[in-house]
Amino acid sequence: MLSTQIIPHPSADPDRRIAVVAGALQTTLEIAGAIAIPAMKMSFGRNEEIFGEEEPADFVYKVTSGVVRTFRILGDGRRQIACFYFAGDLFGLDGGDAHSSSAEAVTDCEIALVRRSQVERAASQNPVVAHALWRLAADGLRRAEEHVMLLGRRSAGERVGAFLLEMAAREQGGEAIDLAMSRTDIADYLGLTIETVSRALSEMERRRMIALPSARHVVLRDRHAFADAA
Amino acid sequence: MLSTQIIPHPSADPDRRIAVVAGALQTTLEIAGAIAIPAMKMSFGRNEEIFGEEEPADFVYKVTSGVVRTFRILGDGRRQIACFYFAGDLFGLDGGDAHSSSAEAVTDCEIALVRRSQVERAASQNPVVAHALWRLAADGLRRAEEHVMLLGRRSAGERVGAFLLEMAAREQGGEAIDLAMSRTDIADYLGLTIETVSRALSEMERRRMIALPSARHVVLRDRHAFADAA
DNA sequence: CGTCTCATTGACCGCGCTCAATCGCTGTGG
DNA sequence: CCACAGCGATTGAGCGCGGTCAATGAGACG
Repeated sequence: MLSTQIIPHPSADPDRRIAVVAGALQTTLEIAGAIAIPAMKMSFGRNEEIFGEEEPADFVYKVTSGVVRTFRILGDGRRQIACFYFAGDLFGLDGGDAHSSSAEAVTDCEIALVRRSQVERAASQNPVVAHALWRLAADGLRRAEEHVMLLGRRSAGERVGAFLLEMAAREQGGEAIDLAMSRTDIADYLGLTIETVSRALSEMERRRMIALPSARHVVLRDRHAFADAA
Repeated sequence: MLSTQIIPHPSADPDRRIAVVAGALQTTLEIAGAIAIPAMKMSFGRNEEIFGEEEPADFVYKVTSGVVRTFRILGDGRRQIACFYFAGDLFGLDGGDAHSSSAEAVTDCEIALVRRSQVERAASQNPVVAHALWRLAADGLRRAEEHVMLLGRRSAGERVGAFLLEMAAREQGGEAIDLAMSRTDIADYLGLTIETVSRALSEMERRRMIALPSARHVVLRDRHAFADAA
């Protein structure tokens, strides 16, 4: 599959490119269970860039393991995280020919990727794939609108509470949440500062709503109290 | 086309249903120029509900004339507007089997609607339609992420400025903007209060960035100043 | 002319940001 | 084994932006 060499992944330095080609066909990328497309596999270290804003959107990505964030930087350095992606999630489907946000690895992670043209070909040949792609984009839209609700009309405490519930739902560990991301990431996702996030968490701990055995480990002690805030 | 009677539009009272059936096939709904599907046409008065949150999403809608808002209400009455739709825009594609937001007419408007199942059938038969639907959802996603940026990381003045630029782009009237929506709508879209929106506009007028011949009519006098804020 | 609705303006207050110090964990070298 | 950075998280003090409450203004309509 020489074409993977002709359009290497943007983040691919020469060494990595060899790894990509060697790794090609090592895995497959499933579109919502509809079809499995032969895919390349790449590894990214913590905070490494997967793609940048305005880069051509030639690939579709799927998280195999680890966590990814997509975000945009405003002129003066303010950062807004649009979404976190966990194992099994597809990303890079944000439409258009160029990415509208950047993507980075929150933790070390494994990413499966296929060229967008291949996905589009599969979709044009198989209506089930096409429908799955539509559904995926629509789900993304729904999540983004949920995010809009969060940012537009909720207090700091409510935002952090909603975030914890979202994380608890994502990594179904029951009441125990292992946060993959730093306070800075959480703040930039919730449109707050790290200090406000930290204060909200401390306040919740004081009220026995959560336990904080360590900074990255949260235990929900009173789910009921969060539901009230929603 | 009796099926339109079997699954009437949710907002259809008996009188309206007759009008709908009478109006069936009066128009067509184009999906991104790809295909024209026979469509029903309905009229909605100012502030009339088009569909409600949690109602089954049986239809796909396209604005023929007028302006539509989609929004969600939080428990305590706070409202967040997700999006405004203008003539030519499709809405109600928010995925899932049930709508995730409500939709209302901002102004009197004409809406073309087709049953979702028809759109899905068209998509399964014609890859171009399927691709257009994907693209539409992806565009919606991009706009929602833009909205997230706005709400997460921008000051009141920046939000109002971005809103004016967005409206100017939507209704290409050059520097003159005819606002279809009230201050309350603007505030609920930007995650602000009407007082703050009003103050921001007055401040811009004082700085000669805009002229405000009337509350609903804005003229951009210094586009450059807005670009700086972005 | 009076009423109703929507927008503007003012006074005040509180939430969340800013700036800054401290804490706590982790890894590294003496 | 302890000392010491180095980094992220927490906590505190003070302030400013935007929210709240309230009064006034400006159009639209009967």
